[in-house]
Parts: sequence; C-alpha cells; structure tokens
Amino acid sequence: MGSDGPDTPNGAHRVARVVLDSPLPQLDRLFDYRIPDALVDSCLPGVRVRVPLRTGNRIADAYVVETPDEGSFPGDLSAVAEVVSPVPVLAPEVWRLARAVADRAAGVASDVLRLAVPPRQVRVEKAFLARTADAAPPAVAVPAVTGYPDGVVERILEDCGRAALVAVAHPVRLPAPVPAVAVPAGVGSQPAGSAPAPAAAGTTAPDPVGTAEHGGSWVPGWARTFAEAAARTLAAEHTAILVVPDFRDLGELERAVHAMVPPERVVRFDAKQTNGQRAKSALLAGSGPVVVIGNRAAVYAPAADLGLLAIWDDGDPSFMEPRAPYVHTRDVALIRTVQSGAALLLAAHARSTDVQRLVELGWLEDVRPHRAVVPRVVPTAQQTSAEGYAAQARIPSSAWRAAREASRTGPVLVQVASPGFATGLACAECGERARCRRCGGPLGNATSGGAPQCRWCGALAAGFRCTTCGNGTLRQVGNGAQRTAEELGRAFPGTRIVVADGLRQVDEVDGRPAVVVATRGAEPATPGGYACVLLLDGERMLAREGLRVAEDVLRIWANAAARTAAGGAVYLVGIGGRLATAMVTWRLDLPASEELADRRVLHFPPAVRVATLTGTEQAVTAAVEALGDAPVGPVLGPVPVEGAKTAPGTVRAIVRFPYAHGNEVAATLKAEMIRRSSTRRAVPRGSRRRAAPTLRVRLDDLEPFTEPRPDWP
DNA sequence: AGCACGCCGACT
DNA sequence: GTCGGCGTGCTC
Repeated sequence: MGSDGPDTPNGAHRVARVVLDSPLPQLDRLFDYRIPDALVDSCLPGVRVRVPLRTGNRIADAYVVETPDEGSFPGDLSAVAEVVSPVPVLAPEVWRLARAVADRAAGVASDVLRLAVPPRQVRVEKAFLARTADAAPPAVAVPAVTGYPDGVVERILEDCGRAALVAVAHPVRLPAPVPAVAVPAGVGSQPAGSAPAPAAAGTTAPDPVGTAEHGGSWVPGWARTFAEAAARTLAAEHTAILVVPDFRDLGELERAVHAMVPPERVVRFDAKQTNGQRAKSALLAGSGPVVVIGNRAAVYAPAADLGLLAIWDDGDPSFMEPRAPYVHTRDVALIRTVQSGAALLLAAHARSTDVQRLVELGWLEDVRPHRAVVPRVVPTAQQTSAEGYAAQARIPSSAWRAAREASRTGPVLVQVASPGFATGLACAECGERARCRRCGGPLGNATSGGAPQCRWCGALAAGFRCTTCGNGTLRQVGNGAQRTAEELGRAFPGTRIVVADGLRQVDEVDGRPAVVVATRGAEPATPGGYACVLLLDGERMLAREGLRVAEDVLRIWANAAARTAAGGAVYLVGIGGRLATAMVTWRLDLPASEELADRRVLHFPPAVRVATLTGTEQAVTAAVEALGDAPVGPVLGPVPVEGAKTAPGTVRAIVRFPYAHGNEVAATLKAEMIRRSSTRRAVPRGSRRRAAPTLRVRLDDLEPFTEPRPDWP
C-alpha cells in the first residue's frame, strides 16, 4: 500500500523484494524497494542488486527474491540503486532452500547464500549471456539400475521416493565413455537424437582406469548405481545432483557418469575449482536438465527441475560444513528433497546412525542389493601372530598366508591407522610420551631416520629432553604406514611396495602384484579390485572416545573392504564381537541400530538434536531459560570454556531437544541472538577493545561429543 | 555494522 | 535553561 508513485509502465512490477547480503541476524528478512523506471527491464528475480540502507548512506549488496506488484511495507520505499548484472544467479528454488536451511540452524540466510551462490565473475556472466542457442541435446539412454532386485530403485526414482541404499560392493566394469558430440560452432540446431558424431577429443573425458585392457573402465559399484540413476533422471528431463565426500570419489563418479551421459550434460563442482569455474558450473546447472556431480557445495546447485538428489557415504566427515551456519550436507539434502519433491538416495556401505534413525522412522526405505555380492570378511581376533616378520607387522598367520598368496597375482591392500613412520615417541628412560615444546602436541617420526616432529604444529623437535626425568633419548611407539611398509618390504622380498598416506596421495595402482599400504580413507583404486585386503590397527582406531567412533571405524573398514575384487578376501585383524559380526555378515546397519538405541536412552544425538550455546554466563543462562520446556534431559553445563581465542568468562551449555521442536527452538534461539546483538553495547571501559558477541548458537554440533584425532597430522 | 533518537548529569 | 554522555532501536 505504500508506493503511490507513477503508474506502472507496461504492467511491469515496481517492487523488488530483496534479501540483503549481510551476516547480521537483525537484517535477515526481506526488504522492499522501488524499482526505478530505468531498471524495470533488468531488475528481475535472482539478480544481484545494490540497495540503500538508511543508516549511514550505506549501499548494501542484495539479491532480488521476487518482484510483487505491491510492497508490504507501510511507508515510502527507497529505490534500488543499481542492478549489478542482469544474469539471475539466485534461483527461486535455491532461495527457498537457503531460507529453510538457515531457519533449521538458527542461522542467517545470507550465510547460506555465500555457500550456494559463487562470487560474481564478470567474464563468465558475459560469456553466458553471449552463448549461442544450444543444439538439441543428444538423447540419453535409459539404463536399468544394476544389482538391485525387481527394479526397486527405478520405482523410487519414478515415485520421487526416498531410500537408504546399501551399496553394491566390489568394483564393476563399465563400457567405454559416451563420446562427446561435436557441436558445429555457430550453426543452428541439430536433429535431436541423431547418431552422435565421432568423439571430439578436446572435451573433458578423463583417462579411465583400465581402459587399455578391455575398452571399459572399472569403477566402484556405487558409482555405477549413481550413474544409472542419474541417466534415468536425465532421460526424463530432470536434473540429478550427485554429491560425494572428496575429490577421489568425484573422479570415480565422473568416470561412471561419463560412461552413460554425454559430457556436455555433466556439470562438475569441486573444491579445487576457481571462482570462475564455480560460477560457470552454477550457471550451467541452472540452465537445463543436467547431471550435477560434486562435493558438498553441489547440494546447493541450482536445478530448475530437480528429479534426484543422491549422496554417497553420508557418514564421511567432509559433509560437516565448516562454515556458518554449519549445516550437514545430509540435512540440506533432506530439506531440499522435501521442498522440491525430488527422489532422495542416501547410499553407503556402512550405515550412519542418522540414516538408521530415518529408516526406523519409516522415512527412508531400506534398499539392499540383489543377492548381495558382499566381500568375504574373515575376522582374526583369536588367532596368534605368525612368526618373524609377520609378527612385527602385526599380521596373524592365516591372513599372512592369504596375503602372500594374493600378492603373487595382483595388488594386496593393507589398511593402517596412521601415516608416517612412528605414530608417537616416548622417553626411552621413563616412558613418558614426548610432547612438543611449543604447543604440547605429540611428537612422531615421518620417516624411519627422520627428525622428531610435532604431529600438530609440525615443529621439529631437536635436542629433546624429557620433562619428567631429563633423559634425552627417545623410543618409537606405534606403527605408521611407512613403518608397516618397511616391515612388509622385508617380509615380501621382491614385491613392489606402495605407500599411500596423507603425505603421499596415490589415486590408483595398476593390476600388477604389489603390497599397497594405505591409511584409512586413502586406499588407491585398482582396476578389478584387490585380491586381498588386510585391515590392521582396528583396535587402536576404536580406542578413541567419542560418539561417532564405532560408526566411523565401520565405515572406514567397509569402504576398504569394498575395494576387494569379487571373490577376494578381507582379513579384519584383532577384532571380534559385534563389529566383526557386522562385517562378516555385511549387516552394517545392525551396529548403527544398536548404537542409536543406546543414544535414545542417553538422549544423545542423533536420537535428539542439540544446541550448543556459547557466550557470557548471563546470555547463555537467559537463552536456556527462553527455551522453556523444549529441552530433553538435563542441560549440560554451563561450564567455563578455556582457550586462547575465547574471552575470559565465556561459558558453554548444551541443550538437547526433540526433532519435533526444531523450528521452535531455532526460532527462539535466533530471537535471543537478535536481542543480544542489538543490546550488547555494554563494552567495559578501556582494556577490552572489542566485546565478543555475548551469545553464539550452533545447532547439531557434535564437536563437544568428540575427542580430537591425536593420530592425524 | 553504523547511525539517529532520547533521556539524565554538569555546565554557562 | 542547554550540551552531550551513551544506552536503545532501526535499517524497506
């Protein structure tokens, strides 16, 4: 009702409703501006604009969310100052997603937009505007989804259902990639579905593993499933978004997708891209049905008509977003598929407790592969170690014989917990663990003769003196990948030894005989898979404290075990009990289910949600009180937080609440933050330069429940 | 964030 | 009487 300006020319909308690009929670709502005549043609939903903000003659960056006929603000509207670029970069669907994600996390929508919308690239936008009309895209075949019974996965895709998919184990071979269609530059359209022209070699077809052998490439079973599901989605003219934890998974997925989808309809997002590439990917993703593949950022990719959102290995820590508002990729995917009605696939070998919860709720369908081709897992808890070298390398005799046998024909994988040589050093005299003088971190050896080095800060520790007894000599504790490799090198004379740890990344090894020693998660791919896999150090990996330890370790074992060739054997060394049973029977959902039951009793996540409140004692207490009767179980804390970066007097409390109260809790906490951030001026005189925010809220942060990884550099 | 508005103490 | 301290609130 406010705007009484001149009549609208051409019936164009005269109000731009915008979201400001500001991290202030007080400004996290929509603002109406008048669209001046000169901008009516360009000021459309999704474009970046600059708008005045009364206080201080500031001009703020913003995105147009919608352009209604009339504003809802009862007052005079300021005018949009500038349309930064006519290219719409914030799709309405992405805006809705950002709003919901921020609301779930008691966060600010513009923080989510920073994750979802790449920074502006003028050249990329110009090229996008100047692009010639596409030739009709080549037809996409409709593959069956291999390895699952009776077309269950096909049905889920068609019905836009949701499923927890137990992945197909073992590598599988795919046909050669679909050749790129040569599009005649500048010429008009091509008949749709015509025979593709011979490959234009310039495009991004990667060099697949094992292509030389049979004209096809080996990929993990899950990657084939994802590619098949994406091809079906694309054939129905919907976009598919496939999200993986890291770069190596992305490479394997890309090979699989390229075997079924023409490369010009695949859009890639990864962490190593420049801003320009990212911006280009985002524009391409939003411009028609495509297959988007990428890391966690891809879950926010624009997609006009989303048909499928799939996540591989949702338990991987890479899916924990490190930037505000810290929303896990899995949670974003849940919100997005509910909003868009797209199908959701959460696929993994091992099951996270979070997914198990959704399965038990009936929210996700539990889908297992057809006549499960599972790795043959042999637990060796009870067996005694072999003699000699094998004993040094912690390998029981049965596993030892199998590994030696297998290493004559192909690569054998040995998974260990830690990189480097010795994971730790201790005083040779009194046994006290050697620590860094600078930061107190543990000292270790990267190589056998290497200087002692801090595993946390990397400082070299020359001239060690034990702080307890004053002795100056060190003794090695624990085996790193390098040490295991050296021991195995002596034990397998003449065999090629490959070390793949955090320090030396090896993406793949060929099919010739080798012993491949890899740290957890760094296992190289090999065409056809390993004939034998040894999982060492399990006991040590399980020794850590923390809510996620067991499910993490199972996930790491399962992912390595899935790299065996069909018919190969996996030796799980030194582990018995329910985790070993789960591996042997490949029922990796059962430990998740038990774990979840325990956490229900204890009111721990993911049975409940948690809010971590940090700040001054007064602010934290007030926030806890504001939550009223939402909390489940006793509030943990407040307890003082000490640390170099925290102001003295900072406390932390953890509130647990049921999922059903999520909206209410998030809204209450956000209101509390707004109150605090506009009422916080009480800066004591003098010494303290800047008052820290009096209240910081983080939802579903598991860090307080987890011990840091002392083993990782 | 910045900036205006407004309500109490010390001053010409 | 007025000037200005900074606590409080607002930004279309």
